Amino acid sequence: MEDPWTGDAFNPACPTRTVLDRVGDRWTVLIIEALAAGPLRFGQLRERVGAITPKVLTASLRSLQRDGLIDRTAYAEVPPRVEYALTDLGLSLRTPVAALRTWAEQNVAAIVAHRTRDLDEAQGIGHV
Amino acid sequence: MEDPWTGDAFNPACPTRTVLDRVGDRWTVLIIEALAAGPLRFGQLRERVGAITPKVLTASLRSLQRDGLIDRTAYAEVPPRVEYALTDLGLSLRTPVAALRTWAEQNVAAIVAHRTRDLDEAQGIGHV
DNA sequence: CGGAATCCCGTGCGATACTG
DNA sequence: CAGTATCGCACGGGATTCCG
Repeated sequence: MEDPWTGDAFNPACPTRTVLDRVGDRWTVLIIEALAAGPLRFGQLRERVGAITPKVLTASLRSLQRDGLIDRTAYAEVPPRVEYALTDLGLSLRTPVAALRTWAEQNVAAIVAHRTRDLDEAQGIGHV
Repeated sequence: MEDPWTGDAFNPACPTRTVLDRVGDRWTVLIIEALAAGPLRFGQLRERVGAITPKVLTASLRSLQRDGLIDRTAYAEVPPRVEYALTDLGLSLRTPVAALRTWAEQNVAAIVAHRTRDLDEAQGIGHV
């Protein structure tokens, strides 16, 4: 139990896949990256992530919390204030997730170009 | 055009998000990792990835091909032989994706434990 | 062997509106 | 401010069957 058991992503029965699915969630990367710089409030998070509805943001945060990646702290004030912060586990996710985002940002042009080219070919452009 | 333009994942209008979605696909990580060691045939890929139906594997491969991450080579033989290999772009994805898989495999235990604990609390276990 | 075709279902996600 | 409540739907993905 205490010896850090390691999963196998290629084993269909291994829950490692569910962990990959979690990272694969549409908002996980953005939320982790947003919180990487420090705790944020709900509204701040909403602005930073951009184009996410409150419902979905709430659901994503609950899910991340459930997996132990973030902590939620509610302050009994008026008006209400709630802060979200990465846990140690969440902090450990910053590195791989940042690498992923960097890769995405650097290669988005190439990928979009490829998609467009394929579309053009499908439409017959280039060999008329 | 030729200066490597960099995206911004936090900009909702930036296609970088679609790139993140691609990596977030349930099978992308496994397929990239499987091909990281070298080209594989359809059937081999199926075995290696595990528990993926032909239809979904085909769809995933087409999608990856469309984004320029893998190449498909069909040999006109009997029986048919088709090989899939990473492109240069796909090769560049190995590093971040490997980091992600490693993280998932190393932290799956902690995450599952967290999920279970929350479930238990929801059922009242631990404070009866 | 490497798919394609068809049927089908859960659910992630979005839009809108309301509340403690 | 920080959510909840409802509605709705596209669609990713699975099971099954058949084809060149």
